[in-house]
Amino acid sequence: MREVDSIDRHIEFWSREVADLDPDVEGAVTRMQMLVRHLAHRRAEALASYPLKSWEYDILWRLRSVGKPYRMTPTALTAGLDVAPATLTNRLERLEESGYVSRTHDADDRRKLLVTLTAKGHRAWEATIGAQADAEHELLAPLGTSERKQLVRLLRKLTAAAEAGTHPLMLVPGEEDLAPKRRRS
Amino acid sequence: MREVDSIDRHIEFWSREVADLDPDVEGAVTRMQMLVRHLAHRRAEALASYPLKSWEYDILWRLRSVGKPYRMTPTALTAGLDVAPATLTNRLERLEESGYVSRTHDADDRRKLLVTLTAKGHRAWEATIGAQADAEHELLAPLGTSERKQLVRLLRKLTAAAEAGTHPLMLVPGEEDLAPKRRRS
DNA sequence: CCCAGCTAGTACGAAATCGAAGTATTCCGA
DNA sequence: TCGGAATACTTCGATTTCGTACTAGCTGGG
Repeated sequence: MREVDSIDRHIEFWSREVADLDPDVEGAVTRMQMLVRHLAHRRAEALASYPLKSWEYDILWRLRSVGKPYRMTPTALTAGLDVAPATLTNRLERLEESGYVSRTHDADDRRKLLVTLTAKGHRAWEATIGAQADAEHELLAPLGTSERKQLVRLLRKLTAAAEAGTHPLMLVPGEEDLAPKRRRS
Repeated sequence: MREVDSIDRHIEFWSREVADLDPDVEGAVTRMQMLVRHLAHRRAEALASYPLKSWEYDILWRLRSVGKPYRMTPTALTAGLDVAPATLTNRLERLEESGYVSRTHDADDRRKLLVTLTAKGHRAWEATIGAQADAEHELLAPLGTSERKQLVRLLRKLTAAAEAGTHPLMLVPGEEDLAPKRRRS
């Protein structure tokens, strides 16, 4: 009496269409994609009540997540954002006009720009974080504590392997510029 | 002697920044996001060897995945694509110019358009599917058979719950227009 | 039968994004 | 120390995407 979702139904149909399909691989990958997309939609809905657009939240969050003094270079920001450098210039311009961030030149290396979260930017982010966290918790709600740990254990195996060959999947404060000279994906 | 990835390191830092953080929820959600993003990059790299852009592959795949006669309406295509209707019109226009799809009006309901995969479109898709599948398998490679089944089981609990309240996360042939009248997210 | 109210897709102008070239600054090997 | 290569970001023009208004076609109550 196993529960069945739309991905099961899709795979059942799809496995008759193509020969060499691994239902477990397809099932895991597709579900992760759908869950991430679903979460993105929920987070966007939650953000609609606030004056922050989704891309604004993303940038503010990254600045917040590196800890005091909430400051990063545009290049570091671009890494996790999947946008062209020119796009980021444009977005930072608008964020500065809105008063959420300030931009100053790095005294040590004047090519660099330092994007800093302002008090207003901090407040704006803080106001939305609750709703964002709720969406994440709601997604994980069906699993009990031990199941969540089990899921994390399995996912960690995948992320550890994925970042073994390349740069880390996530930027961690204190590791900003330790990255080996490697082609960006 | 547990393995540690960049997400662990991020969460360790982050949990000192904000008080009410659930490491398991954050760990699961973040890893899924990173894995999906990583896979998207790999698939894009794989596609670079072919004449198909990523968005072209997506549309062709959807047409292929509904089975014969590989035909859908633009509205059905939009559902899984997260793009504005106007964008799809533009993309289908270009796909038709490239000869990958054809557009005809539905005889039963002349408002509707029927987008059909051409033989050329079929071949183009077929040529790339192998590389795409490889990327998925590579992502799941670290897990053994029983672990994969375990992962699928856990993820299914999440997807089943996520789509319980709303429309299915995935479109399955034969369920195209059974959707209840519900606000699109 | 008929027209108000849907639904499906398109046209159009505005805005965001991108790739590529450009500018300023730093690095590094001879 | 000097100059070419590398780095960091911006500018610019072209492309893509989007929101909104629009047209065409269907549908159901009176």
